[in-house]
Amino acid sequence: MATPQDRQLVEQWRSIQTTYFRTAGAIDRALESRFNIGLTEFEILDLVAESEDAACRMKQLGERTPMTQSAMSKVVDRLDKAGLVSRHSCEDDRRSLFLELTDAGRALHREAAIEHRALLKENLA
Amino acid sequence: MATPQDRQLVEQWRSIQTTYFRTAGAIDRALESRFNIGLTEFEILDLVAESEDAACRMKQLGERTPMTQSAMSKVVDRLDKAGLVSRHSCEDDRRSLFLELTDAGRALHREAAIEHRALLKENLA
DNA sequence: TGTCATTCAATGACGTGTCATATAAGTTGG
DNA sequence: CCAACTTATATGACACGTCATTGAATGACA
Repeated sequence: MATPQDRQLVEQWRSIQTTYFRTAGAIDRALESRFNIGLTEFEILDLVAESEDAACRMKQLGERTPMTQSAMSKVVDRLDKAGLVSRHSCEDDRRSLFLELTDAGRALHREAAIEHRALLKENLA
Repeated sequence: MATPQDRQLVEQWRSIQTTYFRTAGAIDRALESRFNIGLTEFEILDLVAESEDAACRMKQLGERTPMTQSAMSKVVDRLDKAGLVSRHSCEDDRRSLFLELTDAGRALHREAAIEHRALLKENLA
């Protein structure tokens, strides 16, 4: 039934959950109030900022986050409407989309990343 | 700007996210398909099962999970409607609620816990 | 080339979480 | 004992994520 190993697994799991929710919540609230974007939006910005060179990225980005394809699509839509990224269709495969930070997006990312890293440091100690 | 320490923090964070989503997703799908309850429902069942003695537990349970009070209330509502727990109002403080597993709840929890522990083991290795 | 399958992204219906608030019960100070 | 405050839970509006599906482009191959 409830072996000691089971208990230890459950403890470990709850600890992950706690860390995850505490950290995600803190970052989300901070970004929301200071920059009007949520954590998921920032995470996409961050991925785009990291890969300012590759092409046709929408798909590849999806592979680097636990987000669903559908979730990605909606987040990118919000970022686009907020004027932080722009979508360009790929020359060689017109199904794919190529993402780029706008100047506003780049500026916001620069600021927000500082906050983001600081809160990670504070919460993952 | 992006110090090595920053990068390491971000890596660590993404790793937590990945583990969290992979594990939660696996458990949620399994419980959903085999027992018709989601992960959050199970987690409340699990907490109630653990504390089969204390009184007025709704509040205390809230302190042992990152869930919001409002979320708790709704999850418990679903569990109640599904006939897995029952709510009894407290004699000494009629604002508080006292939760109890029903027989069905206890039986389901017993089965589901096995699945839950197995998936934790598989994912948190 | 014409069909059939596959891949990329977007969308609508839906469930569940959050915030703000409501309701009800308890507490405290005059 | 009554106002004002606090605490425990429930609820409604709303935001966001998921699943299933669609539309469009590509690929594979007879």
